Amino acid sequence: MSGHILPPSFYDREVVTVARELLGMRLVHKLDGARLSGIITEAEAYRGEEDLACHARHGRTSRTAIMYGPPGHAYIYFTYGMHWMLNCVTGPEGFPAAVLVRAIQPVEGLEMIAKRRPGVESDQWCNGPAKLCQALGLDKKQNGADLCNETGGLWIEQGTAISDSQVITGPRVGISNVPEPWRSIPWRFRVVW
DNA sequence: TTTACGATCTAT
DNA sequence: TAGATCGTAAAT
Repeated sequence: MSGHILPPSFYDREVVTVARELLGMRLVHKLDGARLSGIITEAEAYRGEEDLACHARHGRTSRTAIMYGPPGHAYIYFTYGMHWMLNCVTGPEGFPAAVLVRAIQPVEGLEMIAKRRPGVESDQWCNGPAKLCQALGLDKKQNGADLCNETGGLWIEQGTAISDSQVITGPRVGISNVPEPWRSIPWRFRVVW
């Protein structure tokens, strides 16, 4: 049983638009035959080589090549010596842009998620980009996975629509060493319940 | 090859 | 408020 998987055309748009519309969608990771999933509640847009907060600011490298590829793929990278982050590559192909998925609200596979986040309260399981990767079991193995079908074990399904009145926008997080206007541009989208 | 530094989280 | 801990990319 699965919902409607978002098609490539969903991702083949402006990265800021995709970041906003990803709110309310359902992120699914198939692990050991089980569905681990959650509703996306927070996302940020990273857009092009000019965006000095974007990893592609230094041009195309082996690490960032995925962001230059076709939309609808996962860009998962490692940072701070211990954390994985999940991004969704957006279009058009050849232009480096991606949406960082910063938080989800767990829906399926809660027992498995609980085991992955020992000693942590349920409302803290996935309320951070590295936390949700740990909770869902995402790491280098899913880097480059096609999000538009189930073969990669990772995809995003149609969810519930989130109205503008439920969305807060603001500057992106964790980029305090980045110069303006990138540091303050409101490319962060968050759902308030 | 070496160094510096992260799109973070957790414990102190 | 600092420590964990290592891949990446710039500097040497």
